[in-house]
Amino acid sequence: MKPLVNIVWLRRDLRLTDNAAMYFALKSNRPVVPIFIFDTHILDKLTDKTDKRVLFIHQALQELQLQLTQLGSSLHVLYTTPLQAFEQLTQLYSIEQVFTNHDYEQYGMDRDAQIGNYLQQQGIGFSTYKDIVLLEKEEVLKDDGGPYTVFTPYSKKWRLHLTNFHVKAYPTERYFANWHQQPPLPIPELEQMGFQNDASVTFPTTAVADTILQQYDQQRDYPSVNGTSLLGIHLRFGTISIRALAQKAMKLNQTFLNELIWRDFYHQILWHFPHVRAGKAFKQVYDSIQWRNNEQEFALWCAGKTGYPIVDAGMRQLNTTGYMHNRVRMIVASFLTKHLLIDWRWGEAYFAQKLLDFDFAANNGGWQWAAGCGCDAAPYFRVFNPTLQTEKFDPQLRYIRKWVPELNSFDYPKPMVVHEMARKRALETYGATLKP
DNA sequence: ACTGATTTTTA
DNA sequence: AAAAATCAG
Repeated sequence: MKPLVNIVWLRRDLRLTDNAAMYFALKSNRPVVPIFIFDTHILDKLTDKTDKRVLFIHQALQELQLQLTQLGSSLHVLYTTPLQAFEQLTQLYSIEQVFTNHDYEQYGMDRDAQIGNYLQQQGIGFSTYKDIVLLEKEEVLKDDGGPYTVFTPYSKKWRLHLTNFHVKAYPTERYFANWHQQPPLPIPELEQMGFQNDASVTFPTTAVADTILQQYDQQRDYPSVNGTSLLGIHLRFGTISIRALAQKAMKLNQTFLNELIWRDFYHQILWHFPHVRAGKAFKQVYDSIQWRNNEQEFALWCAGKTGYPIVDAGMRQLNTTGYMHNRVRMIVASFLTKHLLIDWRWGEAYFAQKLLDFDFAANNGGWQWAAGCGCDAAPYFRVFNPTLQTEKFDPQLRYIRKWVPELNSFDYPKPMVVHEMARKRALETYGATLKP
């Protein structure tokens, strides 16, 4: 006899506390089986078999398994496509309902539509919840009912709309007795899935010092200072709750809260604008720009060998750590799209491959902002001057020297393009498409 | 027992 | 924020 259960399907919410879908699953009248699917559609596309993000997920799952074991339950981890995973699960359990949290990316939405369909055919319910953002979809709209495309008015309305209740934790613990009781099931090994384990890798912790957040607004722009939260990866995989973090932000620093609002902003852009989800420029005329797309130049940019120290420092930080300071992300993005006239999607894809904290909404939003084609983007004729950016944000060259130690030696390359020439060329090329 | 105000709970 | 529960008169 198959056990009668409900399922909570974990994806970007790898925690047991303050989890919306989990809360509603546990409150339901059936024992709850928590599942995670190592989705071969996603894993097969990762060319780097030492990808640290898979390692991070694996570690997070082991932590969950530990906690669930203590509660007499077990995480059920599958390594297959989502559809096949649910076909397997329906063989093992008699499922009444599947609970999961919203995904706003194109692949995630397609996947959820497919799974929702399949479950419906099987007579199984499929309920989804807001969990990974604070305010979503139609919760923040202009007075005329349309979505905001400019951040500042969005953020004002957002702040008006948000209440303490929106940042209150879902008390999942209250219902922990409702976990389906069974002995621990094994989690597939990384090697089984074609990935390498590396015990020496460490990730930023979820604990962020209050002082970092308190001083965030004064320190965030200086890449040589430890002034950022480094919580991106935890927000990516839900190993911290956005609500818990927002509570801290509200108390400690309004500028940091603004960063969380940016995150909601870009997620609601994805929701309202399918062409952005699908990889098009928000302002679609920009898709007619004649990019130069020189592959050798792209390779120099990727490798951090452009001859512009601040750009090279950023790219090397990314390549060695999987992280780049946000101020520098803007500089390298401007350099790629304006100085080199390479399609912003190339840069977007490179970041997607390298950033541990990669999030489609924020990454896409950031790149479109830099390229000028995004909602609320910098105007196209604004070209960051790497030298001035360095004077402003790394005047002592502390960040640059850390990542480009050969700065003053003969080994360091000459600038691959002259700034003034590249600037003029960018203005002409962008102008050819955009000038009325 | 009823009403409006206040407090608590809610998803 | 809104609904539900509790309280004062």
